[in-house]
Amino acid sequence: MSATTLRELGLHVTPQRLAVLEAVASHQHSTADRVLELVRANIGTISRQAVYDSLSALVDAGILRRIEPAGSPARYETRVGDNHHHVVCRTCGSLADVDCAVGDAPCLTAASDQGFIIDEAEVVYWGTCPQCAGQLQTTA
Amino acid sequence: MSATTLRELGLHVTPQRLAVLEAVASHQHSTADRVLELVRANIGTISRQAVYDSLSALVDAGILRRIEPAGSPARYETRVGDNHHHVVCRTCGSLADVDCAVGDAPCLTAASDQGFIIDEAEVVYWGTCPQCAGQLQTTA
DNA sequence: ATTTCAGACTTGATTTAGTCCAGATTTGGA
DNA sequence: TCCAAATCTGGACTAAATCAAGTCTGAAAT
Repeated sequence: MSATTLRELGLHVTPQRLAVLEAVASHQHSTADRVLELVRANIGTISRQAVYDSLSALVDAGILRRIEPAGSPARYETRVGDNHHHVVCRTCGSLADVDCAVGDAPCLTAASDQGFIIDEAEVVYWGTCPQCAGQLQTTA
Repeated sequence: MSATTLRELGLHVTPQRLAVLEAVASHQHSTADRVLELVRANIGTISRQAVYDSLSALVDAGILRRIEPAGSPARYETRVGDNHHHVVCRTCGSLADVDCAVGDAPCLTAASDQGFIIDEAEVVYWGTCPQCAGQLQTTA
């Protein structure tokens, strides 16, 4: 499936790209560095540059989504096209998916858009993950 | 007002901090680098580190808000406590304020919160600013 | 007015995340 | 098969921010 998908999008099919795709698919929300590790563990060798190039190509092609929460390096995920959002733990930085609260286009219409033509509304929820919340209680 | 505010919050009142505060107040959405320039133009000399220190102290004290849109260095603004959001232009990176679409707490309740304790919902609208939209039309 | 010291500031090195570059290699379609 | 375009490699480089160690200063207490 993956190889075919790449070819249909006019992208050359390379072992590196397939491995990058595989790494993100099996480890959602990975950073570029994590993908580098995963791919090396998988196919033995790949350059950092190739990882960045592959990730950008796949993001541009719409196969991957790049998310960049404040205070964290960019992360990548395969779930695209469904406009879901994310929760970030303030304590440990962990990240989880969250479905849209209101139908499938929450808050997409701003009250006053300042004349901007808006094409996407990105929502990031900030809080504390279950694990960190538990630890806070026990230490308190 | 500013000096008093700082003192009330238990922060030392220093010329650097006052100048940083002034710079952000008069130039909303500035980056740390821009603040550095502005303050130097104003009081003559300040270290980069002092700018970062002051900005963090003021953010921690709740006087400033830090926003970090993807692909941009951190920006600072004085408008705090009203939970407004931002529009970012994909073309030129310019940033504008946007009031909440739905009352004063849009999308704050996620559909499935994954067990996270959510304390803030941050919304970033992406699109094209009036200027860039105009230029695209003329060039097309 | 002086003393005192935690907090603030300075300089300079370091880290992190990511990009740029130039040359070698590989890919897919004619 | 063959070639131009696309991709990969390794290293140098940049931007943004942080760390470290020493010096200075605001403001509370004498």
